[in-house]
Amino acid sequence: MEKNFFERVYDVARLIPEGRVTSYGAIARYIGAAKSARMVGYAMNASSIDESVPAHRVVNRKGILTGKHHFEGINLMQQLLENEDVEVIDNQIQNFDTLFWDPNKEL
DNA sequence: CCCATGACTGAAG
DNA sequence: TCTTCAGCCATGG
Repeated sequence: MEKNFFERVYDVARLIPEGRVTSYGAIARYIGAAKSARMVGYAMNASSIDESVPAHRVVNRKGILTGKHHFEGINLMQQLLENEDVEVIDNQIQNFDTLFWDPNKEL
């Protein structure tokens, strides 16, 4: 298991505060791979085995839970977010602008 | 090395 | 806001 790229992604993902969310692109930029947003998603998929990675807090730039189908249940991702006081309606995170956490700004 | 895949993004209509 | 298209690039066959 190579870890260079994925490890950086996991590292940033783990820094996301509870009740906050971020985008694949924001993480990609932070680890110095601004053009590899897709790879971040790819890494998230591979992170399914790693429970310490809060993949449910990572969504696309519009705040839509595009990766929910990769969780055990279709509703798991949404419920995990709601459990952190994040309102989700029809795969869309509410108040996304307020909840958005940009590692490039916050760190 | 070439090819396909994908949890993305930005631009254009 | 939505759909479509073209870049993007790590990983695996």
